[in-house]
Amino acid sequence: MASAMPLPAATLTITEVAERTGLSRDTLRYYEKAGLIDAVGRSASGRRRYAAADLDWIDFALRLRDTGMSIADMQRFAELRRGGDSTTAERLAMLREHRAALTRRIRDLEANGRALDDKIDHYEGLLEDS
Amino acid sequence: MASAMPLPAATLTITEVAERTGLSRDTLRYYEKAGLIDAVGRSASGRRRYAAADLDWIDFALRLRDTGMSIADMQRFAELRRGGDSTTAERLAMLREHRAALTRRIRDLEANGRALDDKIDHYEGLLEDS
DNA sequence: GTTTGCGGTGGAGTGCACTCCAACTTCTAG
DNA sequence: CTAGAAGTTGGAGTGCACTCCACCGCAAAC
Repeated sequence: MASAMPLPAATLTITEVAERTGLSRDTLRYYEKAGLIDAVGRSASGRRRYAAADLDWIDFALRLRDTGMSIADMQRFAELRRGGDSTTAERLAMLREHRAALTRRIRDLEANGRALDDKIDHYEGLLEDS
Repeated sequence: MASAMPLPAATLTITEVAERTGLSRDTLRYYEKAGLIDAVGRSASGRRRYAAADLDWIDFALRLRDTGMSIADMQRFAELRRGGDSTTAERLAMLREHRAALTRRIRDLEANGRALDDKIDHYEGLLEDS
């Protein structure tokens, strides 16, 4: 059955991608419209057909999002990606900066976690005395 | 000059609290209006006078906020506080749950951080070969 | 072939957490 | 006493990241 087709056999519909990523179909379309996901391949009738490369990029973009990168910055990164090899250094710089911010964020969260633990200890003490 | 005044000597104006906490004056008023900060003492002419206890609570509320607690949940916690000792167990339960969520969040961020590191390594490899 | 339903588009609407504004009062410095 | 800075309130406006809607075309199942 394998033959020379325009699309590389295994592509997913928007609903399948939504299920795999946890994003809604609307959000997938919104991301694409925003230039955050490169234009996805279409079937003859104009329906989105997500390829493996699309899924890899979406997964990575979600890591950026989940670590607090704004849509605007993700757009910037996606734009650099479309710019090809000449933008590698700039993309690396963005990632390094984002990584550093993430490290600081984790450190702050851990400090706040310790303060929370103290407060929890305090409340536990109150309950024992009652 | 020390005398028997209704307010315990050392109180701060809204601008001073804004400077100390990094919140804007508008945000401090918004939090109070939302019931997130208990009604703050007022001067004879109706101006807010923040006492030490107010500052302590604001500091703690900011830790809740910075660790991702919603305004709605912070309102709930503040309401329990106003409910007095009988709400201690419920407040403790909220804090424990929030702490558990924070632990999960930190774990996820660390995993994403490792993925970011891998991506950064990849980009560094690309740059060396050029 | 028609019903059911998935997918497309453009654009409007939502929820959250602020942020700004207008109109007014009060405090402080000169 | 007066100018200007700082404070008050209620309510409107903002930015972000979605989320929903109406209406249309195409597809798949019966």
